[in-house]
Amino acid sequence: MTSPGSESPDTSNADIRPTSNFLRDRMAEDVRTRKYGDAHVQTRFPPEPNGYLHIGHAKAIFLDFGLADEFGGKTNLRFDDTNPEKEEQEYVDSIQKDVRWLGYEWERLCYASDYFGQLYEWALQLIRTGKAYVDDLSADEIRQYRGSLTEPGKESPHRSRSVEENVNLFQRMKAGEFPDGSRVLRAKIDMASPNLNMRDPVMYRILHATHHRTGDEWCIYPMYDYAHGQSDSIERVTHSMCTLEFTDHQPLYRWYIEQLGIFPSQQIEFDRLNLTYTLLSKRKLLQLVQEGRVNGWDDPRMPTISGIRRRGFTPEAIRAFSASIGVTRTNGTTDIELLEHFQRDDLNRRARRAMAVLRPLKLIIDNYPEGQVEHFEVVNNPEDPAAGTRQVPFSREIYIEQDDFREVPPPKYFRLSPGKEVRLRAAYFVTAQSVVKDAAGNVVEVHCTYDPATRGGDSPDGRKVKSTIHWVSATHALSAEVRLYEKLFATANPGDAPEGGSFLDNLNPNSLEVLASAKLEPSLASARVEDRYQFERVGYFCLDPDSSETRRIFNRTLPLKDSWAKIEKKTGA
RNA sequence: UGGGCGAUCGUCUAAUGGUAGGACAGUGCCCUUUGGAGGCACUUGUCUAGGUUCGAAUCCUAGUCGCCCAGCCA
Repeated sequence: MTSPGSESPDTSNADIRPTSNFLRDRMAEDVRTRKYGDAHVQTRFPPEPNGYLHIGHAKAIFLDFGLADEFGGKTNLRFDDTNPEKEEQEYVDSIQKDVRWLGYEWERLCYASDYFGQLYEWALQLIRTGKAYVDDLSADEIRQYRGSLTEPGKESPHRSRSVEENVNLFQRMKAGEFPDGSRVLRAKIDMASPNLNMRDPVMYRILHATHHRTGDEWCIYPMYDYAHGQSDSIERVTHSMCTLEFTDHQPLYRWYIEQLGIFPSQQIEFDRLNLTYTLLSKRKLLQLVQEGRVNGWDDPRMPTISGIRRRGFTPEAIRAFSASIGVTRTNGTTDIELLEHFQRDDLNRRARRAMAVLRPLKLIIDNYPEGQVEHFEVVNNPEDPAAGTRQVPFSREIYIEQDDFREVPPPKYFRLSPGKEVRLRAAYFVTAQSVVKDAAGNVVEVHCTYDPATRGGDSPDGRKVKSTIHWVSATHALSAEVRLYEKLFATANPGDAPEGGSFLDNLNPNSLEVLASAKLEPSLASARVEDRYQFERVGYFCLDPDSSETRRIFNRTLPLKDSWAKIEKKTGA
């Protein structure tokens, strides 16, 4: 017998290399042509600490860390913390925890805010070479001057200030002499460019805000475009992967690096992950948390890493999924069932089995001796003999699943019904004899007889039963709360708001069902948080961190595939 | 209506001028001490129209459709 709750060793990760993709091809080519000379491949994962990581980030992490590793390179974790108004230490901490949980360790922990000094010096350099200027236009005016998609912009009246005046003004911006929004530093590029990003983009804005790391040291903060490429360059990033919506920013990314004459990091874009029935927008996820639509960032229904971790998903499955979806430049939506498939596949191989009855129905074995207890040896994981066996107590009164008994069985229903014989998993064959009903006519108790010759679940005469059901001995049963999760959203594309509504209207009202009185086999007493189990015939479950000595709570990660449910649905049984 | 990016089974993805393949989903059968898992089989695809070529998903031309961009967000 192995120790309770321990999972079988991970065997799922050996073959997660996808066949081919353009990112790998690109890196291989750069290595082959020695594009960066003797420099090793360097990547970075650059989250903004303004929310929790989600499954979409897992794909980026897999690519940033995985690809670098394939080429013997390194990966930094870099916080893109250039906007103090939205960023918090809580997010910095959760992101590190999540990256590690996914199975990755960074070479260096970096912050864009580490480079504020250097970025400031470079801004001065651009001013001195006539490539940047301080603009006094308001945000509204800047927008108006920018033109539109089809019309060129107009140059700001402040565009031709002298270098001296620009230096002076910029230094005073930094010194805190001006209020928020009164001035910005802009790059002097081309107000007529068809690429809006090149129409004199803002480099610095004035923000008298306390930064989670630099405190009140700065009151001017660099914009993403001005900070990101240079941060890459400072870290000698060779391959800076980002999502498709940044494609239009690439000319600007290169422009800054070229004007400054610094290490030529290169940006490469790939497709963001989209999943059916899932929202992967930090803004909307934050809204769900703030409005209390879910119970925090780690609510097991959330697509956040912390949410699916609590739900019982494993890093191995997430990595296998990430590998399988591939990477391209086409915008698509991956079926959530694919993620679930990889999770079931992983858990099927590794999770210990146990018997648990979610909606108990008392089954009394009339011809079984009162007071007698037997212990049956049950395999812990039929997929992994090394997982060993355990002893499960059996007695005259047991609980079975309400679903496993029908007084009038529909066609193709093979479970217990009056006069029908089934196998109690690893125990005996039993035949239902009679039922006891309450005043409302509900079956509250089923009486049956057992065949002592079928001990262990085999019939010496070779007779077959159509079905095996699970059970828990009533006197030995542990009580537990079980939380059943369904999809958080009822529609495949939750971002599509209905007419006159919002994405919140797509929320699934039945995404959480709490079962207060489930019955568990006694071995589950030793379950620890993040242990994963398959409750036989029911699904995959794990202990929720809210559990205590007196209150046991299990989360359903995923139900097992259920072919009876399909038949039932089709025949309307 | 400017610019950028893209288009292969229902979905995701391979094929890098030479047999359109895989996975998920679906369907049927087999097997089963989990109606789980597993096994077998089946169905469905190169956006359109021209062209180059012995040969085109791949190259060319023209169209069509989709996504992204007008934050002092990232």
